[in-house]
Parts: sequence; structure tokens; C-alpha cells
Amino acid sequence: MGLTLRQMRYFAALAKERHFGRAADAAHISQPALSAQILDLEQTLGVRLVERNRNGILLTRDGEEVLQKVSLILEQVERLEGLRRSSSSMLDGLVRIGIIPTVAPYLVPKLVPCLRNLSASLELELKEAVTDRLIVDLQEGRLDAVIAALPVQGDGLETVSLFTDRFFMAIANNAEAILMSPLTETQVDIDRLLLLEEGHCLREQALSVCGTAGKRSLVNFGATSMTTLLQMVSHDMGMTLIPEMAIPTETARNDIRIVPFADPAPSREIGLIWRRSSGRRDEMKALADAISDRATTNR
Amino acid sequence: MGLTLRQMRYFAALAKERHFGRAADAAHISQPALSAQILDLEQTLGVRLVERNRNGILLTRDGEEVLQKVSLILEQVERLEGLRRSSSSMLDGLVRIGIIPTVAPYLVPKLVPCLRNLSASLELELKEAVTDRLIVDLQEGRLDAVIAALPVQGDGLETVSLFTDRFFMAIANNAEAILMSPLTETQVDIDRLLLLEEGHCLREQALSVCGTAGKRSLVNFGATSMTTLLQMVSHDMGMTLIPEMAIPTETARNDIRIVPFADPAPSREIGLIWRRSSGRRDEMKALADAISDRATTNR
DNA sequence: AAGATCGATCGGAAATTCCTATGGGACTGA
DNA sequence: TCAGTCCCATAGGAATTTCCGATCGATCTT
Repeated sequence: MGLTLRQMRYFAALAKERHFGRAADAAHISQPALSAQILDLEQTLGVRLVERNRNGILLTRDGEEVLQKVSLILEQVERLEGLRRSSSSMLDGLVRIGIIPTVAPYLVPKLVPCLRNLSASLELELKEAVTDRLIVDLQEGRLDAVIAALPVQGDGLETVSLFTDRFFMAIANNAEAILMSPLTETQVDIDRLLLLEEGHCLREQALSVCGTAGKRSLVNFGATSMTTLLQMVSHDMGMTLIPEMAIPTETARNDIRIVPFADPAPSREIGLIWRRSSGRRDEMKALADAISDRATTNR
Repeated sequence: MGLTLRQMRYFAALAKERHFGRAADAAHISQPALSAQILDLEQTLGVRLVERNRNGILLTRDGEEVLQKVSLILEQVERLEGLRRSSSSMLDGLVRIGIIPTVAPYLVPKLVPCLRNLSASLELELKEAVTDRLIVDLQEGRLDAVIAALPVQGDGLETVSLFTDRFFMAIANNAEAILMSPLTETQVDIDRLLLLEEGHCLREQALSVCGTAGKRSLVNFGATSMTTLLQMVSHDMGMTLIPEMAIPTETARNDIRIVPFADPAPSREIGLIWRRSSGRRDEMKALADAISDRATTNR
């Protein structure tokens, strides 16, 4: 068909030993085998590479030239061969994780030290985007894992739950509206419900929780982050659904009242998603354990 | 044993097509064959290179890294493969010729245009040294051919005669010694015979011609060139054997009388010598023809 | 639930590579 | 000069690798 590494390896041995017999020994084959491969190589290249002499051989000028190129190639092949991974089986190297915006700000600070514990030689690359975009990136290999609200649909994906994140309602502290606590969905004034822009799963979840999946909210500034939304709440522009994990961070910044829902409290399930074909199931499970440990304790 | 180019070629095809079936088509093999080679490659490297998905495949990070190296290697191999010589069969590229010092100065000016005629794409490299040294260089591959006085002995050499070079005697023009013309060897005054330093074949030839092979010359400055020798002759320091081919050049510079020998005139045979194993017999014959043509005409 | 797609596996055929034995050229040394 | 030696090429058959067609198993689609 074409050149082979075998031919090149034998040729390199021959060039080194300058003698068919010795080169064959060095290559652990018989002299005729080496002879044949060299002949093949010469024929393939259409060039006489060696002069056969009584006392060993001599490379022709073409042979010298070819030897140089062959040596380069063999060296690179060797380097490639020596690249066999230590296959540490645990996470290492670069890991790219996508996280949805309503989780990222609150989880990342816990995630980073947690991963540092899991593996020292680990470089993290994070991407924040809405679920759909993250899933596409995951499926096309630009991400290794995604942290998003379950369920998630997509071909070839595998999922494990990390933790349950209950929803609360956030209202202005000085709000005159007196809300029963615990809250029921019927008490929510749909016109005052503030929502994230389209694409955020939390937007749909909020509408669903408040039993208004079909209707459109009149107050729709399409906020891009929970922080913006809560800023609006604290200015008494309305109320919004807030996931439990966001509460410590967001209430520290805003003067806001957090009202729980009546049982059964609505919630979202945050999960870790990866490609089944990635063959990193065990690593992902370990990662999930580490994350859920960290996320549920000392919150 | 180790990596093979076959594996790499298939892997490159797979990376390009991102689909086992299509890659197999592109490589003109069956899908199982490709599959097996990829698996082999993965096992050899100890690394999973591709993620098998429902819709084509995805390279792992290791796969991307390996692909890059493999591409480089394949590119070099391709370049090497495309190097098949046009096998112009005639002389071209660099040709290294060694010439003995008593021939070089007089032949080289004729040689250069002559070779230019033989082949345009020809680079000439000349070396001047005594026969023994040239022959060693030839046998060890540092020269492609030697021009020296025949016969020459050495393993694996082939020879062809270029031309016959008669000897003359050179004496000072004002020499009081009256020499018969033509000359016979008995007329030579051994004490006045000037010789080149040891190693030059012309030295031995001169001694042989003058029938004094055994004796030592008293006048022995060990000159390193004919020109020096003839300078000495013109200063009436003695006489010396001069080959016919040197006469035009040397008599133009020195005031010298050239005396022929009686028949049968002594002479040396200049020949072209190369390694039998070089497989360039035809080229060498052609070269010899060209040289002897040029050397015998318009001298 | 049936069909379709895709890569892996299996079993035997085909091709390549290898080994032992031998041939043939070129030098060596009686 | 003639057997002996060294060296690479060739020959023939064995061993290994590669390949193909058929089929499996998993996954997704309808």
C-alpha cells in the first residue's frame, strides 16, 4: 500500500549497524526478513538506499536523505508511543463543566475547593449558559459535564441527582401586602411575579409553581440573573421565586423577606449530566458525590 | 509490536469523517477492519481516543492530542513518499570526484564545462589528494569517483581507462648538458632527477621510467606539485619527468625545454575508478567517455 | 413493539511477514 | 586456482496480521 513504520524501523537499524546481519539481530528478526523489508522500502520509494558491499553496507546519498527524514518520523512516533496515559482513572487534566446561571454563582465557590480535594492535578474550566446551550455543548464534546435542573433531555446523556433545591418566595421587606406563611400558590399575584428572561429553566419552574404555566406575566423585564431580580424585589417592584441555595448570598445583599411555601414545598432537582459515551461514569459519580456532599453540608 | 502507520492512517480518516462507516469507506476497507485497528491503537496507547456515539463519534481530549501528533507524522510520511526520485538515471545532484594532484590542475579546467554538458542539474565537488587517500575516501563513501593513474588496487572497485598520458623530460632551457632527443633512460642523471614528495604515484613512475626504482635520489626536496618541480627545473636545479598533459600549462610559465623519450615512449594510464556496488556503472561509463573526449581533443 | 443505525465481535479467508535453507557474487588464503 | 568464507538475495512454507461478511447488542425512532 505505502510506507510502513516497520520498513522505517528496519532501515534505521540497518543504517546504524551498517550490516544486514547485525541489523537483523538488533531488530530481532532474521536477515532475510530485514533484507526483504529494505528491498520493499527501496522499491516503494523508487530509490536505491544502500550500497551492498562485501564489508557491510553504505548509504547512498538518497539513503542519507531518507534516513534523516525517517529518523525524524521514528522519533515522533516514539514520543507518541511513550504518551501512554498513566490512566489515573480519576479526574485529572482539564475538565470543562457547564453550569446554569441560577446555580453557578452559589455553587461555584463550593465547587472549586471541593474539586481541589478530589484531584490535585486538575484544571477546571467553567461555562455559564442556559440548559439548552449547555446540553448542545456537552453533546458536541465542548463540555465534559453539565450541572443543571433535572430532568434534562438529550441523546446519549446520563444523569445523577446532586441535591434538591427548595423554592421560596422573595418579597420586599417593607411590602404592605401581608402574605400568609407558609404560602400557597393561589396567593401569588401573577402580575407582580418577576421572571428571568426566556431560556432559563427557573422561569418556567416559577410559572409552573405559581400555577400559571399558560399565562404571560405582565411584569417581564427579562432579567438575566437572580441578583438583578432580587434587586428589583427589594425595590418593591414585585416578588420572585428564589431557590434555597441562593438565599444566603442574595439576602446578604438585599433587604428582602423570604417566605416559605406550604408543604409539599416546591423545589427543583439539580443534577450532574454527562455523555454516556464518555466512559467516565465512575469519575462522574465520584464528582457528584463530592459536589452533593459539599452542597448539602454547611450551606 | 508497536504503533503502525496503518493504525494512524485509519485513525486520521476516522477523525476526519467522525463516523466509523464513512471512515471505512474513505479508507477502502470494511467497518470491522477499521474498528479493529482503532481498538488496537487505543490499546497500544493505553488511552481511549474516541467516544462512540449514536451519531458518529467524538474525539476525547487524548484523541485530539494524538490526532495532532499523528497528523504531523502522516504529513511527513507523505512527503517522504512523494520523494520518489524521477530516477533520471543520469548524473545529477551532488557528485564528488577525487583527482590526484598531478592530474587535477590540467584536467579540471576541461572537466567542468564537460560535466556541465552532461547534465545541467549537477553540482560538482572536487578533492585533490594522493591515490591511496582518494581510494579510502571512495571505499568509505565520501567520494563517488576517483581519477588517478592506473592500475589501482582496492576491494570492490571498478575501473575504466580515460586516456594515456606520455611522459617527457623537462630540463632547463639553458642547460649545458646536451641531451639526445629522443631520450633513453640511460641518459638520465639520477642525481639530477627531481621528484615529488612520497605518496605521489608520479614519483614512483619517474623512478621506474628512469630505471632507478631501487636507488634513492640525492636531490629530493619532496616537492608538492608539478609547478614547484618545474620552477626548480627552470632554475637549473635538475630535471624532472613531466606528463604530457601538464606541458601546455607549465611551459607557459617556465622557461623550460621539453625532451621526448625514444619509442616506446613511457607513459601513465589515467583512469576513472568507482565502487562496483554504487550501481552507477552506466553513469560512470558516460562520464568517462565525456572526460576522455574532452581530454584527448584540443589539448 | 418494530425498525433503523451504529459500532463491536466472530469465524474463516486473504495478505503480509517471517524463518530456515539455499543460492550466487566477491574476496581470501593455502 | 580452488576450496573456504562472508554477505546479501531468493525460495518455499509456516506464522501472524489484516480483512471481510455476517451477526450481535445497544440505542434511538416511529
